[in-house]
Amino acid sequence: MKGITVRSPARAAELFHALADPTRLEILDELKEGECCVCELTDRLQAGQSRLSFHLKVLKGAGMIVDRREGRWMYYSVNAEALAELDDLVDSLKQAKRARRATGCC
Amino acid sequence: MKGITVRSPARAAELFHALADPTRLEILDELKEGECCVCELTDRLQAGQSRLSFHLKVLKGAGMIVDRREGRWMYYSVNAEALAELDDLVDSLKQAKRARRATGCC
DNA sequence: TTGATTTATCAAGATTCGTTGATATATGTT
DNA sequence: AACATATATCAACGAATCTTGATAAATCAA
Repeated sequence: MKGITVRSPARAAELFHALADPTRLEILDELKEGECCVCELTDRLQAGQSRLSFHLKVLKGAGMIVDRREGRWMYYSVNAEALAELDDLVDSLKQAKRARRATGCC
Repeated sequence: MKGITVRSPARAAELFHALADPTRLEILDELKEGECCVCELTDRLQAGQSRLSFHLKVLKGAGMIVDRREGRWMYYSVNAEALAELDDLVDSLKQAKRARRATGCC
């Protein structure tokens, strides 16, 4: 039974990178309460519009969120699949340790 | 019952940032098998010594790993507390959504 | 069509990040 | 002491990131 391994460090890094910014975490914190448009986020997070747009693009690029247009509004929401992926990733890091070979290193 | 919130986006970002690099994920993948010294990592990851040192410092700075000196070797290992913290963080992102107010946005 | 609104994109600049090679520090060996 | 080994730190550089303000694109209203 081989240990779980981070399948693709590059993909994992992309996902974690999307989470590695305070503004983006605040966005996700809002979105987890439900779908939300940009103008609403602008209000709640006190952030400039182009700044939000930039971070939303990063989150979307990593697959953390999805969007939907309705008239002139764009609604963003958390992508449940990405959350599952994240879970797997963290699980793979928590993998129970097995004993190392007895001999010391080098 | 209020929703769980990412307590400190700055701290969360620091933790996720530590994970947002392929080299660092590979290091963690090795360390989760047990304590390991730098020279061993150098071999296994085919990475230059100063490069590894840099990434180990980032991981340690974020509290993801701990170190222990033994003679001239430094042994690194995963910090279980950080893994728990990570778990909480991901849980807070997965928080069940509650209904948004009925009215559309803006 | 003209004008307003919402969001995305772009350009510029400041900051942070990651890599490399050289050097410093600590420890152990002879 | 002199030397070897393991690791950390530093300086320099290019690359990536984030912010801001300006402009473009899309949609809707009059």
